[in-house]
Amino acid sequence: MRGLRAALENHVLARVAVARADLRWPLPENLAQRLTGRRVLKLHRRAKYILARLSEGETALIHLGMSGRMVLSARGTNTPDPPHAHIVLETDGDARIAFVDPRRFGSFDLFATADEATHPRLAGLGPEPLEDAFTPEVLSAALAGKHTSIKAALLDQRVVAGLGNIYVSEALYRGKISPRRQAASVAGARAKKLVPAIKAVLQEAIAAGGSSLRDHVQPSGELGYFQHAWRVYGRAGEPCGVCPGPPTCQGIAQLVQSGRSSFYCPRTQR
DNA sequence: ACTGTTACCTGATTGC
DNA sequence: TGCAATCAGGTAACAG
Repeated sequence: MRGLRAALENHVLARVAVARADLRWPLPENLAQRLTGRRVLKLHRRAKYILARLSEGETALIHLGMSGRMVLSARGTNTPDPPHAHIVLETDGDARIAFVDPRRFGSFDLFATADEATHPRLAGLGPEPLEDAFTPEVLSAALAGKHTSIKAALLDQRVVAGLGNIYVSEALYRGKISPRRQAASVAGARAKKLVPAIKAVLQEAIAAGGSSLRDHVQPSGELGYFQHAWRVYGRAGEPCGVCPGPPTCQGIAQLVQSGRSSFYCPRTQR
């Protein structure tokens, strides 16, 4: 979202090409026509959604899914769009923005800005983790009574909005909490530790330009560099960096919870 | 109502 | 080298 601001904010969408009828969901009817000529007033983010406030009272709601990315280039250059460029926006500011998403788990919706509070994708979302209102008390209240693991609970966007599989592992490592721990037991001192751990992981990741797996990149083409800062994710068997190593600690463990890999240090995370 | 599993899709990597 | 199996940043729909 930050990488798109300069190209989009206060620019008019001069030309829009939509290459197919659906991504994760059917695309809005006549999407290209409805976007063409609109001015992008402001870009926002809510959870993992990019919201583009448009003129004439509508908002575009964009999710990149697992494999989605925005590819920025200058309009008029003859560089072809990459494969799977499903939606291509060109602005009056000479920018070309391609929504590229091989797996098509992403989405693009257009709705009346006035309906934002009731949009089905947005209505149930939990608090933004980087806002001051996300406190240990708020988190433990959301976790109270949950009969599931803290790992699954933190992935639940109704508990806290915007954490994904990588950052949950990283935050639990920093908070010294096992991903297997019952969610409801993360309260008091544990919640007091976990909330700052979540905030720190996200802030550092944003500052580093995000996590790039394989070829995932910033709109500018720069790679996100946070993957170099992963302390546990993808590091099964490696020493955690805190423990003395064998025989005291066997290093970072991997387990599968609700179909997703968790990485953690069984010795320091309880 | 709540929880865990499956399904949606392509492409890169791993293992035989 | 080639081919098949496995796995991947998410989340909605489904089953129990």
